[in-house]
Amino acid sequence: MVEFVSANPTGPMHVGHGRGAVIGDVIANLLDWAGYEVAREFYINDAGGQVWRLAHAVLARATELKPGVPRVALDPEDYQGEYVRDVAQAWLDAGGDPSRPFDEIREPLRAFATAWILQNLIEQDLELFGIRFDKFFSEKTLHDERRLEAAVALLDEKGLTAHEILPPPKGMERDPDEELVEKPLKVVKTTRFGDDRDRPLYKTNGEPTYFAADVAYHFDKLSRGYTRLINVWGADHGGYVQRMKAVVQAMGGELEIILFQLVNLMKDGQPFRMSKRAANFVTLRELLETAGSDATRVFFLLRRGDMALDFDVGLAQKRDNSNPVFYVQYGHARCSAILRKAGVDPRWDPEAMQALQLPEEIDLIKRILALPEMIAAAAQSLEPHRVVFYLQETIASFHGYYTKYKKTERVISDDPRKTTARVYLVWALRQALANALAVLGVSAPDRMEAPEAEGDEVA
RNA sequence: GGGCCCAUAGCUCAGUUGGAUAGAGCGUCGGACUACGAAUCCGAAGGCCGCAGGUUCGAAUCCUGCUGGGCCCGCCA
Repeated sequence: MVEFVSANPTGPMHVGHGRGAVIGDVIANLLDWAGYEVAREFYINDAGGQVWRLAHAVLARATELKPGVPRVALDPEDYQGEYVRDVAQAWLDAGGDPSRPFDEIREPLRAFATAWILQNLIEQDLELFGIRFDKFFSEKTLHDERRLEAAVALLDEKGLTAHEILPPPKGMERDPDEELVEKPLKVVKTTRFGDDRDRPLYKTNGEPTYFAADVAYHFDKLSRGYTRLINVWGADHGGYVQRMKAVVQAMGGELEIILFQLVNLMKDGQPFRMSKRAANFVTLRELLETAGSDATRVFFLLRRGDMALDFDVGLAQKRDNSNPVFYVQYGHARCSAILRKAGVDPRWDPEAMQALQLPEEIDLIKRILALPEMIAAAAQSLEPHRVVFYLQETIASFHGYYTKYKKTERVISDDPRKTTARVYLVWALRQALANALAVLGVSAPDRMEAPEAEGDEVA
């Protein structure tokens, strides 16, 4: 099972989520093509303090929108984004009553707000990206069904829990105002599996930690029979890798975690700051609407996942050949054009294939035949970027072949034997390109739009 | 202070169980369409593969140290 994105249902997705979405989706595709049965899952963090902040923000905005009700002030800690007004309006339209005290309505408000955001922001963006999940898994159901306790009980049985006074973090500058509570906490002994400290399952106030919910979630994954767990996380969660792997191992499973470095959004050479709480950030949707799904997908896979990515918004919006996706798609369209021109069905003729003797033809055949190997290797190493590089190299090879022989050894010629063989070669190549593009979730057009007229460019 | 990731051409990056002369794109310069799509192609220039050691017949690749950059280091979620 591949778990990815898992964006909080408290706001729109940003560009970093987009990278995780593409990496996760393509990893799942790769495993699928490599013969695995693969499930995609999205974990919804719909429990905890943040969703109350969201609910409160929605109420505050609702009192602004509806005249005649006492105003509820927006806390500085509340979500400040403009989208909260949309949620508030939708809540009012659905009959929400902002004159009631927050404590009475916060639970239905929370439920409404997270569901609305999930449906109208997150799922719509995923739709634009062409990503479908097999399951959206709600953290709240874990709490409601007391699954945390069940998971903790399992760890108890295995003797992997204890009550400990945790040492303060080493080397960090402590806030002098903060009082250190030295009280024993129930922990899971992740140190036995290579973590550098044991991790608390419950807070001093008795509530379970976020980590405890994650333990329960992964226990649930294992209980459902998944044998190979893969999580795709942003590098900012790097500190959680050890403990999560440790606890999954403790429960008898195995977890692989793919970390991808964060995306620096750039525009006109200036860094764009992304913050979910602040009102000013660039959403994934804006990016998808300007650059399109195909280009955005390829852009995210143009670098290895563990390299930080500078995403130049201006460049991504350009619809010319500086965008690699056009190069790749053009190659596919060119193959299609040749096959159209040939006007015959590609035919496998072992004898005629002997006519393919040019070194470039042998090279192309090798590349086509290498596709399953490449996919297997990319799936094995969980490195989706390899597919992009395969495509670029393969198409470059074809363009070179095409241009070199366009005056001497054309695909379509008077020689029926060579023509049969070469038409088949082009057909097979196009199929290979289409397959690789399908793995990336990128379209393989048979025609490209005509080039735009020159001269109306703004400098 | 500690952990993870990164450092390869002017710029952005590939190079994956260690293998021959380290590759591509962009950019620069110079070329190629009377015929299958020139959104393409060909050529040139451009490298102490961050630094210093080590392992090896052989290192961009593995080990150690150093330098520089990114992310992280709460009983938050």
